[in-house]
Amino acid sequence: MPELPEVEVVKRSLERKILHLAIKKVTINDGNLRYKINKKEILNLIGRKFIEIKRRSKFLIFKLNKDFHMLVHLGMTGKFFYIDRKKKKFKTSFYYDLNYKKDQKHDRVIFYFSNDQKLIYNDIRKFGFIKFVKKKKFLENIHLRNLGPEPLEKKYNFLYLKKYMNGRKRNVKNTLMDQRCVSGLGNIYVNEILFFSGINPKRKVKNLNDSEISRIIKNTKKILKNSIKLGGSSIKDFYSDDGKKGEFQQLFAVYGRKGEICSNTDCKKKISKIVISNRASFYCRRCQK
DNA sequence: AGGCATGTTACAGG
DNA sequence: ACCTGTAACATGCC
Repeated sequence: MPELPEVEVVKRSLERKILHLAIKKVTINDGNLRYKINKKEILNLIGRKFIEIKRRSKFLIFKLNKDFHMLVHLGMTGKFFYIDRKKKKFKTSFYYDLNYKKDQKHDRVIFYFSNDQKLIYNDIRKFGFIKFVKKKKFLENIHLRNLGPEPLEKKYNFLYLKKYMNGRKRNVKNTLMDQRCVSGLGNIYVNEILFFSGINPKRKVKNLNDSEISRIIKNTKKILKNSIKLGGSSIKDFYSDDGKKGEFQQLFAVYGRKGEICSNTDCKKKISKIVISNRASFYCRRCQK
């Protein structure tokens, strides 16, 4: 589920719920995530509090009133459940799985706060991770040191991308998925960006013209911003803050739409699905040249 | 039963 | 040293 917009939505809702609350207890049901959770380090959280939450690419950075940060990546299926004990019902901070009861067995780590709230890290496939990183060594951290610019920042612009793409033999799909080029995009959003930019995913980046590069920049920013505004769209079951079920809307133009008619006016072609580097690519043969 | 899935990274080979 | 593609990780769903 989580690409940049989803992680940003998680960040925004978490910072409204758990900042400045004393951490009372942490239990680990299964610490064998992508990296084994260091129990000693996680016990260091007791009595501390999160003072700020930041996002870099798809990583969440929980800043503590201590000399280290908690670094979290959601992998493919990581999610947080926020639970309000006082109301004796679940209250989710961002999204809520319809099958939560069934999903409960994948609760991996539970953070208990002093006011009887708790935060659950749930991860079906265990590709996510929770790590602790010394503040002084943060920027040189292996996960963060090679990340390219944030797509929504000014540094990610036409000149940057033109220079990056110049002379590279790689195709545009893999290039945009590469976190060193631009950080935070994943398979879903790259499919969408290339559709709206009218570019075939297999095109070599060195052959893209100025207009195409410019379209990639513009559409990336537009699509990501819109998705954040809508509360993260690559999620299946969305519940608003009060736990009411939201309307699920399929917001993608091409992703997952193999065989459906292209949404561009006057184009009657069916959306194709091909595999590029082991990942599904959806595109319109007529509109994406 | 087999194929597929939103992410990252270690590794092999050019 | 750089660039590229592939496999692996764990689990559930169709």
